[in-house]
Amino acid sequence: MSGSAPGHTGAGGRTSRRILAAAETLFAEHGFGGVSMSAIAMRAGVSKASVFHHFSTKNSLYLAVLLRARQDTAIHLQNLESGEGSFATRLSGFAGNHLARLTKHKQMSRLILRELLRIGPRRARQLAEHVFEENFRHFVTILRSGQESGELRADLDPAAVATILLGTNVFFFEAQALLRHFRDVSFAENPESFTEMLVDILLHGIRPRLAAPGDTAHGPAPAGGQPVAPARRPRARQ
Amino acid sequence: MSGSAPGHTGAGGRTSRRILAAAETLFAEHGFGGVSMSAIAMRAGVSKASVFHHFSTKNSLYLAVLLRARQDTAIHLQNLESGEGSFATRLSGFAGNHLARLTKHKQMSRLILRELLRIGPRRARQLAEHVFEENFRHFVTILRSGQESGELRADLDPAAVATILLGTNVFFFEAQALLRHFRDVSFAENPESFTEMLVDILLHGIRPRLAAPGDTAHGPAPAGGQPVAPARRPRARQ
DNA sequence: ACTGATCCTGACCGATCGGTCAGGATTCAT
DNA sequence: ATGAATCCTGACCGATCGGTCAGGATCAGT
Repeated sequence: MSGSAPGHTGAGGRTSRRILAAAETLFAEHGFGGVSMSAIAMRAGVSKASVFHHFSTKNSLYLAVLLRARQDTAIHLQNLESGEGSFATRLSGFAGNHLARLTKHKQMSRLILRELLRIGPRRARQLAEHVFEENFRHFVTILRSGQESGELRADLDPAAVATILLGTNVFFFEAQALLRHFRDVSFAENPESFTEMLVDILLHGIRPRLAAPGDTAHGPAPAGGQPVAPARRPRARQ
Repeated sequence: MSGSAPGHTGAGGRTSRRILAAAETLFAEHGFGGVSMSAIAMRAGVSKASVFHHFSTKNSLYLAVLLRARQDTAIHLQNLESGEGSFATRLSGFAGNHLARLTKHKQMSRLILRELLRIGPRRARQLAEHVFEENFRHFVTILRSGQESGELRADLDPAAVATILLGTNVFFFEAQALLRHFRDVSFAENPESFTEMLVDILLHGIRPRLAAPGDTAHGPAPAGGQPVAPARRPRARQ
């Protein structure tokens, strides 16, 4: 073995981590039932017995992987809360960041989405309280303060706004492979442009804009899509 | 056996259907790898060999279940396209209907969401083209015609609007078990109220409304200031 | 009554599953 | 050097996996 490792505990921790990494990849790819302990051992480059030495059962290994995922769910909320720029700019930054993190840690994202389909009501509570609620509440709190400062409509349920933004991102992530094949979709390969459109729609709605309210938030969507003639004056409904 | 069945082919078709139903339930619940052919046979009330008589391999059974799901993905787009009422009303009806169908056929929904996490790029194309694209394109077409008639902003990518609406619904469906436990969320048990908020936000955006748009687009514009209290509206059926 | 086709079953197959076990290395503390 | 503890392995276990097979029913056509 290489001499730099301090001792057996160090090497062991490394092995343990390799097993976790292998398990994370495989579980995310094929699901709990679709992965064998032998396959995990092989991918980690150790014997199957060694896997059982570190994790007594398959389920405990799965839980350990999920637990590790939990440490990585911190969302970058600081910039949204106290960053520079207009609220629209910050919201756009946050949404883009969230989507980027989903795709960057796609294994973990897939794993958690899989878990959502697997769990009954019991585990849902754990997942909700121990993993997601803190960030979700923080996000909602920020939105609520945005309402108090007049940057957001006050008659909205901020939790609904949060659900729409996060949910749209999650769906974009999990359905990206489909969206790629829809001829109408030009943004499948371009998460940033999708984020722009999402925030634009969230901010302004989809109804025809009336007079220009002197909005300087951001320019029109630059990339990809079919440039449609700007809505000069909405024609009277026929 | 009951005497009403005409013959063996009839009984066979019935057996085949029972196997498919059992497989659909189990696949949706535990995923492809988490279900054994024995378990499917047991739930269908037949022998394992009988299952293999009707479906030569486990994978072909899985495909048959997915294929059956495809027949049920028809979304009620007629009312959105040619129904009565304002565009806002029709859009709200469509969104609510879509979400209701997701939860009504929750096994199928879960199955397809699971498949989204399982497939590589090859099958994604099949799924996209053979299952979803038709409805998606139709929806986009309707939105586009809404743009031409001035009911929708013309500077938007209608596919993005569709993705946001459908994606938010899908996310609400798959994360409902989590949302139930978020203290900020009051709409987890109430899809209709969530749909209302979603359409409201989609239509008007989340920015503070400017005064008196003089807009005739939709009816339920409350006079004067908005009620600050979120949600809790009496459910509005279409 | 006979044939051919389909439906369905219990028994069975090799492979793989999750998990165990005894024991060889390696390392730390003494 | 030696004992204790941990790391890791090949060999192995019973159970279950996906899938096969020969054959008993049941039916339609003749």
